[in-house]
Amino acid sequence: MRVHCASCPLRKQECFEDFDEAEEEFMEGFKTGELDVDPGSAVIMEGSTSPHLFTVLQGAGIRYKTLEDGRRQVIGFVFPGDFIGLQAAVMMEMEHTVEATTKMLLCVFRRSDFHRMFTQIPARGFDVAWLAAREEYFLGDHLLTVGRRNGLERVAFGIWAIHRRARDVGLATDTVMDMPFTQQNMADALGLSLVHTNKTLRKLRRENVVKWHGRTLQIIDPDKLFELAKVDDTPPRKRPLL
Amino acid sequence: MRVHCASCPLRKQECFEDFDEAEEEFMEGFKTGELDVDPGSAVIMEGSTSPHLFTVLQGAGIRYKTLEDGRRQVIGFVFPGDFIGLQAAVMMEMEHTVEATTKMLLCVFRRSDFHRMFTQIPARGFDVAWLAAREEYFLGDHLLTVGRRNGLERVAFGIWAIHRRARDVGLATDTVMDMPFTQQNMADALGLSLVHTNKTLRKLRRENVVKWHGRTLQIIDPDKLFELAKVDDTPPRKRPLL
DNA sequence: CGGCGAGTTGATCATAGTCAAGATCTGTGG
DNA sequence: CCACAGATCTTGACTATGATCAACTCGCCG
Repeated sequence: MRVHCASCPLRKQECFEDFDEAEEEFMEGFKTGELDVDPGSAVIMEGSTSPHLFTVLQGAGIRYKTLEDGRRQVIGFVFPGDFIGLQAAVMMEMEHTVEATTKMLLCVFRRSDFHRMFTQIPARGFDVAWLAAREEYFLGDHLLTVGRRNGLERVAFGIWAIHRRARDVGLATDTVMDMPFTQQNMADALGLSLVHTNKTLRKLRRENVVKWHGRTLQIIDPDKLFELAKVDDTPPRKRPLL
Repeated sequence: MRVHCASCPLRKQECFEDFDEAEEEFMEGFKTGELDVDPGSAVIMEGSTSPHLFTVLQGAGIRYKTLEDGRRQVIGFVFPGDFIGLQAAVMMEMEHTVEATTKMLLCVFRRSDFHRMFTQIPARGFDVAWLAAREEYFLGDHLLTVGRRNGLERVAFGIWAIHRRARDVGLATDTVMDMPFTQQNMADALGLSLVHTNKTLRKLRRENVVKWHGRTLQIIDPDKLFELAKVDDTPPRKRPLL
């Protein structure tokens, strides 16, 4: 979690960086409030020029794009600490929709103050670049998966990716997590049909790799999962100290 | 083109922003030189912790990732004005390789000065965020294509995307361009096999949509192309004035 | 109890991958 | 100027992965 407001829960719970006084003051003015979003509703929509930017305090969601004929591609998962609205902040409009898949709590910022943030508290500007670079990394991995991995590898990768992100924010142990997405979400993320995704999950279940029933995901055999997904489970690089 | 050095050709040729004196001075110190890269060689590699960052002055290239077994996914195209090395600058290492597909001329910066740039000339820090958001946009579109478009749509999209980028930096007219990539590059970008890409191009050729022979790409019927690619050819949003 | 969203499974079909062979183009050295 | 080698492009035949269609189950909330 990098961009946040002084009074956000996350700051107290999870953030170990200390803001100096000027930063604290700026962020307090930058923040305009908090927002509850119900599962299934959109936080920010493709094509919109929202006057607000958000930071996720609680809950999870998906980023997606759609074609006119309804085909949908989930381009990323949203977890606590993520920043929503960079494109709106920096260009004129969002190029994708963000939708909550569970109840979410967001910290709301004024878009109009975004640019001032870079000049007044440049260290937070750097944090935005950090978040953007991480997002670019996720997207690259995701693209490799959808472009070059087969069905089984994709599903294994998808589960690995979600579990890793959840674990990084303390929402999963090494073996279990509360899965905030549906199989349809997963299929839309992996570029597979729902049916094929389901059949592939059955395979993983029968071979005792993972079990996913309802909202509960259990990683039975992590090594097998990494092997199938063709990833190494190296810890994500943290922000470098400067 | 947003991040550049005071003495770069591009600054004189194409850039209409004016740097103030402090920025000019900083960028001069930030820049360490220029670099020529031959087609086929890597600018920066996956896993590397390069001490250098780059801005593209001339030429084109690809960003790609590979699986251990050799499957390759091109995640993006690199054109003049692009920034190379954000991930190296902000995290510890690059998550993809950048390779030149034509002769390239790069402007070289010191990675160690990158963070100071945000504090000393914050407006350039904002530019980095702008570039990152644009890259995120390209990646999202690309992911939608690979995940949800069929072969014909993908090839049409690929041609449209490359042509648009080339046109934006003055390397293409509305109807022709010098194609800096091979069909293999295109296939790797679209998540298709070379053979299928080639057969699909034949179809586009026979239906008089585009002709691509050797290094020459000709857009014969732009409207048909947009229709097949399922894109609207709206101009890319420019950086907003602040 | 009834209805709806999510999940499950089998049967059939089609898109794109793989394999194989040959054509063309390009640069290099004799 | 020509010959050769390697890369790129082209095309056909066959195969396989994953899409589509259809039906049914399950769990949950009113």
